[in-house]
Amino acid sequence: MSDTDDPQADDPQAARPHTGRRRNEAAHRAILDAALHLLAESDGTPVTIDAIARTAGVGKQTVYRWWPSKGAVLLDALTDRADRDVSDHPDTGALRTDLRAFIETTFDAAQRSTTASALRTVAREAARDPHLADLMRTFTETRRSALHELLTRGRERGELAGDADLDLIVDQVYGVFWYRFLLGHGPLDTAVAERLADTLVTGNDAPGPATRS
Amino acid sequence: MSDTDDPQADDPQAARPHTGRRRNEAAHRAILDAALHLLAESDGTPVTIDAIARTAGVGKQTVYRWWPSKGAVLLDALTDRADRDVSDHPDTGALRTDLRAFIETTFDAAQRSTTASALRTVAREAARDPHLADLMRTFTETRRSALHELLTRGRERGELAGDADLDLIVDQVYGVFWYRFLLGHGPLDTAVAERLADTLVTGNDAPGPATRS
DNA sequence: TGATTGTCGAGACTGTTAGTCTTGTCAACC
DNA sequence: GGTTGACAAGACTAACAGTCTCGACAATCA
Repeated sequence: MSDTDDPQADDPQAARPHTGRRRNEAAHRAILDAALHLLAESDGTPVTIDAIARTAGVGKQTVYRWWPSKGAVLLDALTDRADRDVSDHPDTGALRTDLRAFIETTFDAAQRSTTASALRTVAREAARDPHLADLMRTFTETRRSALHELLTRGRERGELAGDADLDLIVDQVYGVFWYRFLLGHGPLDTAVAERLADTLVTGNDAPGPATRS
Repeated sequence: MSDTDDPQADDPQAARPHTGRRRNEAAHRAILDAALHLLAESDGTPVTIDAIARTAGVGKQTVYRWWPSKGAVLLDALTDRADRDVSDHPDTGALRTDLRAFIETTFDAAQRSTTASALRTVAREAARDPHLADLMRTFTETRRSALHELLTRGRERGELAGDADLDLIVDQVYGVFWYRFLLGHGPLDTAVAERLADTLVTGNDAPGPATRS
C-alpha cells in the first residue's frame, strides 16, 4: 500500500518532480516490524499506536503519514506475514486431498504462535474499527475465493455434485475455523482438518460405498 | 441474573440485616429496557453506558450497582430477549427435520431486526471486553450443547454414524452462522438452513422420509 | 551558499468512553 | 428523629485514536 509518492523521473502533470526530504523506507519497515512484534506478543490485549511508534522509534505522525488508521497498520503487518504463509495450494488432482491440504495448511498457519495472536488481535480490533473491518472483509474474501476455486476444479472433475453449494462449503470450512479459533473451545488440528474435508466431499462423492444416486 | 435481593414482603429468615432504602426494581427494568432499546437501534455502533443511564433516567452508578460492567448489562439485556426466542426445539422424531428446524429457528431468531443488531453489537463488544467475552462463551456454550443433544438423540436412533464427530457438526452449524452473520457476505435464509442440515446428515445417513418438494 | 519544501521524532492536544468517586436527596427501618 | 444505604446527577480519572505543532534535518533548486 501507499507508494503513490516520489516519481523521481518524469511527472507528466507538473514540472516539479519532488522537492524536500524523501520518505524514509527504514521507518516504514521499522513500523511494520514493531507492529508485527507487538501483535505477536499481545495475546488479545489491544496494540496501541503509541506502543508501535515508540517501539519503532518513530513519531506517531510518521505512522499516520503512511497508513490511514491503526487498523491499516495492523492488517498490513499481518498480511506481510500471512502472505508468506498461505503461499500456494498445490493441485494434487483429487478434490479430497486438495481440500485436506488446504484446510490443514490454513489451520497450521493460523496456529503458529506468532501468527495466532496477531490474527486474533486483528480480528478483535476489526470488531470495533469499521475501517479495519472493511480491510478484513477483503482479506477473508481473498481466502474464500482461493478455496472456492479449488472446489470449482473438483466439481469440474465431477467430484462434487453439479448443484453443490460451493459458497456454503467454503463457509463451512472458514466458519468452523474462525469459530473455533476465536472461541477456542475446540481443536483445530490435523485430525479435524481431515474429518472436515472428508465430510464435505462425502456428502456428494463417496469414498467407497456410494451413498446417493 | 441478579435477583438475590429485596424480598419486598417478609423474609422468613429472622432479623433482617438490611436497613436503609431498598433497591428500586423499576430502575433495574428501566436499565434493561433502555439497553435493549439502544442495542436494537444501534447498528454496529457501540452502546455507551452513559446513553443507557440517560435513556433509563438513571444515574450511572445505579447501573454499576446492579451489574459489574457494561458487557454484563448488554448480555443481560440480550439474553432477556434471546431466551424468549430460543425456547424449545421440538423432537420431531427424525434427525433431518429436527436439525432443519433448529437451524432455521436459529437463523430466523438472529435476524429478527431487533435481535440482529443487538447480537451483532454484543458480539463486537465481546471482542474487546474480556469480561463480556467470558459471558459470551457460556452463552454460546449453552446453544452448542442444545444442538449437541439433538444430534445425540439422532445418533442413538441410528441416524448418524456411531463415530460421527458431533462437536464438529455443531461447530459447522454455528461456524457458518456466526461467520455469515458477522461478515454478512452470504445469506442465512431458509434455503441455506435446509441445505446445511441436509449436508450434515447426508454424509452418514441416506435421505429417509421424503421431505423435499 | 542559502531558500524552499516536505519528512522526521517528540510530544502536546482533543474527543470519547469505561469505570470510580462525590454530593446532596430520599426512602425504609430503628 | 436518627441511621443506613439506594438514588440521580455529574465531576473525575485513565486509556487511547487521531490531529496538530514545533524545531531539526534532508533533498533539491536558484
